[in-house]
Amino acid sequence: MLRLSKLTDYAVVVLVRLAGMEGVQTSPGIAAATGIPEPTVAKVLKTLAAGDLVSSQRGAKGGYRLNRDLAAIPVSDVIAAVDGPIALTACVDGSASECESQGLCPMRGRWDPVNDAIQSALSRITLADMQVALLPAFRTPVAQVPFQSAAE
Amino acid sequence: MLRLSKLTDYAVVVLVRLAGMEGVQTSPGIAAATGIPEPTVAKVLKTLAAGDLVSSQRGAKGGYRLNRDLAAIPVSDVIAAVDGPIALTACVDGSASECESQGLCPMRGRWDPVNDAIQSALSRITLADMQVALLPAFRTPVAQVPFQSAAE
DNA sequence: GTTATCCGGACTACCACAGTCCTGATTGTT
DNA sequence: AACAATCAGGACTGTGGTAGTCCGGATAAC
Ligand code: FES
Ligand code: FES
Repeated sequence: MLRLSKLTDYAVVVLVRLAGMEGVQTSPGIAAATGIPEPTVAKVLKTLAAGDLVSSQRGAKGGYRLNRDLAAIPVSDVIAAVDGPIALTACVDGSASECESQGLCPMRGRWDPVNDAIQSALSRITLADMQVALLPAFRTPVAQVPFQSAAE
Repeated sequence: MLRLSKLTDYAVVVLVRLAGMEGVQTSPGIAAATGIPEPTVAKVLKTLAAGDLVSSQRGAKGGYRLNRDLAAIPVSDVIAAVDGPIALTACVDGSASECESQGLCPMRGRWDPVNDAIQSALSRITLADMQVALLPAFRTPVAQVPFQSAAE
């Protein structure tokens, strides 16, 4: 189904939310703002921090802060940070010891151009593009700052 | 990891093999030629037949035959036939009832352009492109293999 | 010192995928 | 007519990754 993980979806939500504020933001705060459960938000943030997409400030008054502008974060970076490197098949480049019959398999490295095409397409779309996609024409501030009171 | 299923990989192998012969080919024959286990090959063939990529001839002397030329089969068609429609997230278009909080989620339909970009990139690459990638002039798989771990 | 927050991992439940197999239906061969 | 070969369509199970939660420890402000 060529599906990416929900964590990546959450990551985009969190990053966009993170970009909307100036100072650092805490995990519970983002969780409350986005409606995503707090533990999951914390997990996503930690993953993003490991991927150098966000910076963390420990201790009281701590939180997370966006490292780069949304326009400088392609979707491929988020996917790579959360889901790992983009590898359509087991035999693209990194993991070459997956196929049982490598010597006779006619697919050796065949998917590389396909994989690269996807990577290229994903690199061209930044989070800023996804952000503006949700603002139709009128500025509906409610749309970008939703509250999750109905979430149950 | 944005990985597609191994069945899709097998499907490409099978389709390329199917294009190399003139008449119909049986499941065991393709299995023997490709090294893929027979039951798996049969499953892939049945899936491809359901997707109208191959035609089947039942009974003795039966087998499978390619419907369209390799150049007319984009990779996206194979993926769609085997793995189902390309849907990066649960909320692209077809399945709109996946998100628990659709009304407040700021990602509603956000992935659509990303999904479309991938679909477009995949539509531009045909099986013929992947085929020529592996046949330089002769079948010398060792030439383009940097290092073979020879795990098997 | 206390409190709030992040860090790093372990842990479990679940679901899609991978692979196999079985019972019919169809068709050519003997 | 009987037989053999092949596809059709499903059911079935094991495995692996994902989703989500949780805990003890480190860090820094108050
Ligand atoms: S599928 Fe990767 S080498 Fe065969
Ligand atoms: S993630 Fe799909 S609508 Fe929220």
